[in-house]
Amino acid sequence: MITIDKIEDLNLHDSITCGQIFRFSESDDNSYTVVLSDRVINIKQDKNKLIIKSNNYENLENVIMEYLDLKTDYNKINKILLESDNMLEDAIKSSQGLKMIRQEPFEAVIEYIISQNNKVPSIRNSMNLIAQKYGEKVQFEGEEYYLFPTAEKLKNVTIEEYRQAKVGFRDKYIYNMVQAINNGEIDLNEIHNLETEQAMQKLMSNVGVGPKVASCILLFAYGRFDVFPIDTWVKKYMFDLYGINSQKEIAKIASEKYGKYCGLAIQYMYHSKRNRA
DNA sequence: CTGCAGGCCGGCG
DNA sequence: CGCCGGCCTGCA
Repeated sequence: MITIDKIEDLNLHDSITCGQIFRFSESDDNSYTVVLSDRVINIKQDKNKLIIKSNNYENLENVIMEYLDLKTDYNKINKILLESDNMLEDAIKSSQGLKMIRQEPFEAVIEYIISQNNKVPSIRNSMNLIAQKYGEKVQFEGEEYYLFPTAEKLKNVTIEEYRQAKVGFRDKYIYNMVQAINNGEIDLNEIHNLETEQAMQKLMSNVGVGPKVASCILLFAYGRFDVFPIDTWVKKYMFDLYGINSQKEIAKIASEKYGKYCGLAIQYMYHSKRNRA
């Protein structure tokens, strides 16, 4: 067990459960267990302190700081957002302590491909089926967990086998993406070095990755706060706030008002809308 | 049973 | 180009 002190402005519960990540479990003691790329981690928040257990303590504090994005000054960004649009005040208030969790890129890619025209329980189910079948099994606190497999581990998986993981018509999209990564057409490490627009195009070069999926990947796995994934909830929010509903108008307002932090702005909208709906 | 979900593709006008 | 029907699957 390790602890991290002086945690300011974190709402662990909201950050874990807000809908960004799909594979986590909540325990009776209000702790959360997540599977990161190479380990299982149990996190519990006690006010300004985090209590953390894992099957692998190597560099764990740093892993958590990165994962929960605790090095970023959200209050500073919130102030900037509020100055450019005071209509965001409620959304920001109701999202106090909400962090953008830094997901593992490959897992995020598959996750958001599966998410299209789908429901959260189904997405979670498919992700778990893929992990159980192709991922490494890890024992932690008497339970079994499965790491999400790498693209390398999936290189011989067929379209039909993806279909068995209940991904439906998205089977070929996943297959294509895994092939593209393994043969070097798409390099997920290289995405870090690309401008946002180039990165979008690179991800969208794979069939089955459109603007929504690509921007979710960039926002949630690469911490690009300058992308703006427009989904059902955000549409509702923007309609209620500004009376607009077309994709174009929403994107226009977002980039004008929120600029390089528009991704965080939508996360707040999403969170406030989803919590009240 | 029909409808639809955290989009995207492909075909058509 | 923009529009729109259809899509795996599971659940109301």
